[in-house]
Amino acid sequence: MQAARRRLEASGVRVTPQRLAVVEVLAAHPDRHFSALELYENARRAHPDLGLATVYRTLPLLEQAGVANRLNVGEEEDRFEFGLEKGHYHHHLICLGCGRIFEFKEDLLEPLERRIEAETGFRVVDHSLHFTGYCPECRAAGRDREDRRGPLQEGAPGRQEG
Amino acid sequence: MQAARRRLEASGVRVTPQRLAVVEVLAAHPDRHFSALELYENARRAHPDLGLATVYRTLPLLEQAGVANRLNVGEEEDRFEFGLEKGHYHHHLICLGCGRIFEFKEDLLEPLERRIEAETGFRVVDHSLHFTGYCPECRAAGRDREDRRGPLQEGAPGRQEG
DNA sequence: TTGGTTGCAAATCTTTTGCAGCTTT
DNA sequence: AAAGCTGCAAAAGATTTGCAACCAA
Repeated sequence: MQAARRRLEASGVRVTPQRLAVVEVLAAHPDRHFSALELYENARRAHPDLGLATVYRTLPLLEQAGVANRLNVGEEEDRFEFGLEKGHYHHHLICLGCGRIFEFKEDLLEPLERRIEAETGFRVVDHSLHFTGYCPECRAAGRDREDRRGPLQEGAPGRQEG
Repeated sequence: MQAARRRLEASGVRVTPQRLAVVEVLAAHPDRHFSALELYENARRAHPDLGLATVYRTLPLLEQAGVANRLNVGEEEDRFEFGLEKGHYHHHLICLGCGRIFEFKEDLLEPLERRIEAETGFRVVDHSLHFTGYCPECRAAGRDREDRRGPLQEGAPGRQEG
């Protein structure tokens, strides 16, 4: 998609085929949440000699440019999603049964942020919110027997990766 | 404090001096947020031959028992705080200037959780919310010049420790 | 007793960095 | 041409695991 290139150019960072390949993967799946490794594997299809280190060096740039969002969902590795334009906020629902990440559109934290600023003097720049629990499928499969957080299930269905 | 021992016993996990040492550190500073390493270093004062691996093996137990809360505040390592009784929720404010973590008492996420359950069928077990920004001190020191997330300041004042 | 625990060292895993050569502007 | 990028391999940092000895219930 040209959208990816335009987005990159608009962000001001230097456009290279490697960066473009990464952004194209993100842009092609705006609903998915990739680990750096997954991004590397997918981008490699368009640019076979891409290096993993380059992906790691690219991600903070994309993040700062608002082209990608970094998610800290409690797993060991960070995940990344395509950064939609400001205002299209959503929260993440992380399934403890299958590891998949779902989205819930809505952002009602603005009022809370303002209260925090007023009451504490802390200037809020950003926030991170996610919910853990069990998705409908895992509930149906009875995978929500034992509660409390813990390691994700063994045979989890690929975690997003199709 | 005997409180730590009672708390451990009540949780059902086997009580060992190592675990007790860790819980005592947590209980002695309910307002602090320790990394596993900091916990290890502090607990070592009461139990000098404690091993770091033991701390890492103990933390998930305490977490499951509700004796400790694991925090994922965007840093590379997880942090832990003493787990107060249910209902005493608070959110975390992470300063991008000095790395310190502040708390903000309040939990108005219950209604949102219920809405999510009703609208998506996802069963919410827990949530994680934190805000990033600049604390009053860092604002006063002009450390909130450049925005956007990025690595924490070089000479950050010890991050809680001290 | 006896299964759960522990310390140590080695192993994993994710992310970062040094460096020499290559590319975008 | 100059500054910024890239790939590779090595390094780093956090967390986990194998194992034989040890200890709480």
